[in-house]
Amino acid sequence: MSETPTDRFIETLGLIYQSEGAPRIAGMILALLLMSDRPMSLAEIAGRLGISKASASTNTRLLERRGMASKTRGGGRQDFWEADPDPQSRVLPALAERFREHARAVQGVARTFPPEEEAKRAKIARFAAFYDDSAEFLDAWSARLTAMADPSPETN
Amino acid sequence: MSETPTDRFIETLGLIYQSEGAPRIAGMILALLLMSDRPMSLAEIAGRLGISKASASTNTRLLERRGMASKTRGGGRQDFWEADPDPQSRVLPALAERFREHARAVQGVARTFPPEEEAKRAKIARFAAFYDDSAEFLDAWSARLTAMADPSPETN
DNA sequence: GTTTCCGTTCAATTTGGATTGAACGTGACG
DNA sequence: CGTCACGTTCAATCCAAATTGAACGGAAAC
Repeated sequence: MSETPTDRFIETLGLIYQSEGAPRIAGMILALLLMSDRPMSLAEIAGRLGISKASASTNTRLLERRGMASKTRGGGRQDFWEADPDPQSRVLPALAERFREHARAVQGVARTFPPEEEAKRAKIARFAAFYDDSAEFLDAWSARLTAMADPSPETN
Repeated sequence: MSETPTDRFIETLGLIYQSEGAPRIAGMILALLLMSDRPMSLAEIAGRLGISKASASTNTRLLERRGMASKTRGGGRQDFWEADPDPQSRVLPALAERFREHARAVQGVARTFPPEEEAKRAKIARFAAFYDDSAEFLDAWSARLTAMADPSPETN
């Protein structure tokens, strides 16, 4: 009755997700789907992980929004979920998106500074620029990673 | 009695920190110190932000560990805190460090897979490699940013 | 040497977000 | 149609982490 390697992966990815401020269960589901050789229904996922189907539903759809998992309607009325082939490739774009939101928020604040406080405004603006530049950079790097892993888009 | 631009910055950076899974108060303190023209004592910080001095202590030291703020012992027995000149430059290295931890954790799991499950192990190993490569890249990019902002290390 | 004023620590409390149970909506099967 | 088997929703609950209050330790001031 000892813990299998797959169990360990599920647990580990759950902890990673948690430490990144995402729902632990989303990480667990992603790990489970990655290790599964066939698509799984919500009920299977919930049963295997010992979680409620409410959680399974919420978190599979979270993964879907991030482009890390997708569902296929089975013959009956079940949805079957599977991990996308390269879920890692979505990590950095998701981060970039968050950074862009931060940049927008900070830029909004910078605009509220009156002319007398130009120095402070500039300091804040640099903060915003950092977030924006980093977002752009993360996207670029991510695209390069993708291109290396999958050199198909050679439409020369 | 309306909210000043500085207040808005404090609030915004607090929310950003919170959304990144860090203590909201750490973000608020960083924003306050950035906007302050002089170093501030713990008591001042706590008073200005309306928080306990326990929190002020804990979170200033968190910022210190991240290299975003530093204290100077004042003449008396107070510590005076100020934001480091370029706190943004610490964001990506901190992220890189987290990614490296993730990589280590995932590699550890990969090692527990038996030979029969080589395919699964390889999938996980790629996950780990992603975290490790990204960490390395984040550090490199961050160093470049720093070099551009501060081109002093030209020991030619 | 004593008092005072700091910052730190830590157990207790609070808070925000994740998770759940139960009710609901919907499309399939008879 | 009516029933059933699913996925979704949402208010209630739970939980981990942030925050606090109070007690503490130690360096400065006297």
